Amino acid sequence: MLDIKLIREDTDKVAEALKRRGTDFLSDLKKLDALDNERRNSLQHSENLKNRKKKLSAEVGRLKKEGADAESQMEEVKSINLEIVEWDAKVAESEIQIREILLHIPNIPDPSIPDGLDESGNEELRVIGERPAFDFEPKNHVELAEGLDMLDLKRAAKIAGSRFAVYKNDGARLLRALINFMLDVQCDENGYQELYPPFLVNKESMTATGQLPKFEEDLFVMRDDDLYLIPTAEVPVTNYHRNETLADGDLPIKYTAYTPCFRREAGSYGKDTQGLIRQHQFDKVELVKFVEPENADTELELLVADAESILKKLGLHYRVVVLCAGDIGFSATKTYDLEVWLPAQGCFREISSCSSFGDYQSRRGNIRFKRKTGKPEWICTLNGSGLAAGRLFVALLENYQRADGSVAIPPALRPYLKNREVFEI
RNA sequence: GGAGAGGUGGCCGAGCGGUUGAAGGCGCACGCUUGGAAAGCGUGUGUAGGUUAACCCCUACCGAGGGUUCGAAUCCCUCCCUCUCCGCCA
Repeated sequence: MLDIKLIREDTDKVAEALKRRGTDFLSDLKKLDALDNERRNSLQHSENLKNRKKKLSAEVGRLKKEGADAESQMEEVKSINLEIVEWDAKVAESEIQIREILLHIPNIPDPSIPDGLDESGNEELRVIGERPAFDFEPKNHVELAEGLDMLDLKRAAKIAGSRFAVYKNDGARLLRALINFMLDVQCDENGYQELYPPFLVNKESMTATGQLPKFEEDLFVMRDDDLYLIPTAEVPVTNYHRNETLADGDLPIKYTAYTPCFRREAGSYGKDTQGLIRQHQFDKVELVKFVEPENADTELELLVADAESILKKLGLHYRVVVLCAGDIGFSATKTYDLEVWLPAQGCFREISSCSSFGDYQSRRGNIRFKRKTGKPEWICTLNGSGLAAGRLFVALLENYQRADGSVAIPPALRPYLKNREVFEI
């Protein structure tokens, strides 16, 4: 949520900055400004009346104590009350409209990110490692996994529908190993605290991180309980501190969490229908940070490095991309994507998305921090995948495959797989 | 799901329906005292919104939302959460 005061004071500048996303919000901002004026005007009326009311009521108390008559004062308060109700209703109405509009306006893109309206505007920052060389035609992950009896997509479709998977045997074991490996690295080497949060969350949580109210159609919703399946651990973990004021001495706070993620993938019909790339349910180890504003930029770089550390340990070839203003998510101000090389597809594929949100989420969720002296301030939130386990599964199989359909296990992962060196039939 | 108890400031803990934004204590900050420290003494110490150049001032907030009343932390209703007991259950 943007700061109404900022909008009030610099409407044009905010509009200009938002325009980089490819949508013009100027009329919304002007409407906000008008509503805000109305609100403050009504509030003045209401507060003046309340002040008068307070004084009169106190007078009634005094008069009654003395045994004097207070009828006229009581009558005046009664009539004032009617006016107060009217003005308060106007205030409330303005506030509701303001909030409704604010909740639908995305975050302002960071000035440092490139212009562009879609992913073609993204910029490659660095490429790490090298493409593996194959002296045979590399298979895709589905062929490999099914060949090794690791995966059963057919029965998954029977059980739940398309875009679901059953991992089996070494597949299930590998997935489990990847999750444990990533959690261990983030906790033991990168200094994150592990959380295991609820997979269902309420409306307030979804609103704070920005999934609601605008993207309800992307979520799985419980029919009878006003709860939503999380699309990412970002939601429960960021909301861990909703409506709290943290001490600056505790910052930065760094959490990692494994959760499954549930996405309806509405609007992506036909995209990535093969295999594990785009599923309704997938597993992810998430990284979430709460930091002071002046450290947000540095902390984002560190977060990316923490996500990268997994890819490096596994010896995977990848690149880092900074997203352009038109391609960042609704709540984000700056985003780096990590894209891993997939030999069978012959392209880089997103495996992590690391974003800085400024105070956008903390305003929505009322998450603040307090320095030793001074007023509470909005905290800055960051998060990123560290990493998506399903896609990492794909990357490992495709990159470490051998001509006979077996798959080598990189050394870093072997302790999690009984020190085996290869998956084979 | 049923029965009971409870939710007050950073924490503990008072609070007859009428200067209670809220006693008292702890904690914290600053000052005095001291060779230094502790103790002691003094002062201060919530948040949000409005207004202002700023200070002041005004309004709201005692789990949340309604209601009664001239006036509600105090009375009534609904909901949420916590604890105890029962039921159910991996």
